[in-house]
Amino acid sequence: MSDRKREIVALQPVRISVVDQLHAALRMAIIGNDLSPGTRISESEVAQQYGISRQPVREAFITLANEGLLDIRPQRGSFVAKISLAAVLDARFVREAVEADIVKLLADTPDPALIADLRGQLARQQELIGGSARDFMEADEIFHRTLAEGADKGNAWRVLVEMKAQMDRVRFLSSMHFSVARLIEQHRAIVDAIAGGDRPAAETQMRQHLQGILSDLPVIKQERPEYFL
Amino acid sequence: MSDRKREIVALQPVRISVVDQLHAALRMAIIGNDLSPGTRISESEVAQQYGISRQPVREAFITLANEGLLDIRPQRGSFVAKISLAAVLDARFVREAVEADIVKLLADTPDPALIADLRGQLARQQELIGGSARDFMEADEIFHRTLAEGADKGNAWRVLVEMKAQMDRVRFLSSMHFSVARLIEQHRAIVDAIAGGDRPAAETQMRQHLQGILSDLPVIKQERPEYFL
DNA sequence: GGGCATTTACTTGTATGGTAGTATGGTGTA
DNA sequence: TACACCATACTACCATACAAGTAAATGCCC
Repeated sequence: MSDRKREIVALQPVRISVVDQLHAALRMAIIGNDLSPGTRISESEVAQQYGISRQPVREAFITLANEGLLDIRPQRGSFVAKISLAAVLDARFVREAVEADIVKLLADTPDPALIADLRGQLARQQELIGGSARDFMEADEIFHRTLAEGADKGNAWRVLVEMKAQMDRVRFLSSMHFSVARLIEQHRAIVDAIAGGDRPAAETQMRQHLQGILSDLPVIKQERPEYFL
Repeated sequence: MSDRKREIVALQPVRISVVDQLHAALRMAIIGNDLSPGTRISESEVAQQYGISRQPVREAFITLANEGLLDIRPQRGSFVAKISLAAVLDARFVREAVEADIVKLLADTPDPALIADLRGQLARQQELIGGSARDFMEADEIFHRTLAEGADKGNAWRVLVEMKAQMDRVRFLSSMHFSVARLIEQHRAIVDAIAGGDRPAAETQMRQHLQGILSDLPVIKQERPEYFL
C-alpha cells in the first residue's frame, strides 16, 4: 500500500430491493415505449404479474411519478404519463445548457486518456449503425455520461439522466426519424473540438447536437398525437 | 363564448394528501437546518409525532431520498443526508449553466411587463435586509422562478428547485456568511442587463451571482465539518 | 478486567386488510 | 328516447401486522 490515499469505494449491497428492480424494469419499459403513453397500469395488476405485494409496486410507482414518467390519479388509476411537449423541450433546454458548459470545461484542459476513451466509443458506435435503436441509445448514454464524469460532474449527470429519459421516450416512438450516422458524426465533432482545446467549437457542436430533436419532435407529435398531452 | 379556444385548466384536487403535506414539512425542516445533517429520524417516530401511520411517512421518506435530502439505510435507520461537497458544487454548476441560458433568452427579447415585475421584487427584497434569512430565501426563490417562467421554462424550474435546495441548505448553516445587500445588488445588475437587451452582460452577471457560494462554502465546511460527508 | 457469543430492542422491507372516492353500466321514470 | 339515479366494481390511500436484518447491551467465560 503506497502513501497516497487509499481509494475507499462503498460496497454495493448484494441484494437489490424488489422496489429498485421493479422501478428499473418499469422505467425501461416506459422509455422504450413497451408501455405506451396513456396506458393504464394498476398497482394490484403489476403486483400480481411479478408475484409480489402491492406495497413495493406502489413505492416504485411513486418514484416513477416523481420522475415525470407516471401519472398517479388518486382513486382513479395510474397511467403512463403522456408526453408533454413543454416538458420535453425544457428537458432539452436544460441538457443543452449543462452539457455545453461541460464540454467547455473539457476543452479547457483536454485529457488525453479521456479523449482516447471517447474515440474508442466512437468506433463502437459505428458498429451499431443499422442495429437496434436501444443499443445505440445505450452507447449514446455512455458517451454523454463519460463527458460529464470526465469533467468531474458526476452528480450533475443524475439530473441529465432524467432529462435524457424525457427525450429518449420521444425518440423511441419513432426510431425512423433520426439518423444514427449523423449523431455519431456530431459526437466526433464534439470530441475533435475537445481534443483541439477549442472551447467555442466544443460548445457550438454540443448545442447543435442537442438541438437535433427539435426537428423530429413536431413530426412525431403529428404522427402520434394520442401519445401527447 | 367566443370563437377562440376555451382555456381548459386542470382542476386541482382539493385535498392535499398526508404524504405531500409531510414531505413539504420535512423538506423545509431539512433545508432550514431544523433537522441537521446526520440527524436520525425513524419512520415510526415521525408517524407517532404527526398522528399518522408509518405508511405515508415511508412514502414521504422515499421522495426525500430521491431528492438527495435523506439517506435511508435498510434495517439501520434513516438519516438526514450529510451535505456532499460534490453534490452542492454540481448543483451550483447546473444552476449556473441553466440560469445563464435563461437570462440570455430574456435579454434577447426584453419584456417590459416582466421587467416591471422584477423591479418590484427588487424593492421588496430591499425591505427584507436585516430580516430573517428564511424570508429572503423565499424572495430569492420567487425572483429566480420569475426569470425561469418569464423565459417560458417553467418545467426547467422543477430541476432548479432541487439544485437550489442543496445550495440553500448550506447557506442556512451559517446565515452570517453572505451579504443580502450584495445579492440584491447582483439581482439588480441582472435585471438591468435584461432590460438593456445586453445578452453577454446578463450571462456574466448571472454567472457571477451564482458563483458567490463558492467563497462561502469552504468557510462553512471548516466551521461545521460534522455536517459534511 | 477483557473478549466473545447471545439476547434484545430497534430499524426498514414487505404483505394484507379496510376505507373513501371515482367511473360505469344498468334501471326506472318522465 | 333521454335523463336522472343507483348499484357495483374498480382505484389508490392509509392502517396494521409480520418478516428480516442490524446494532448495541448483556452476561458468560477466560
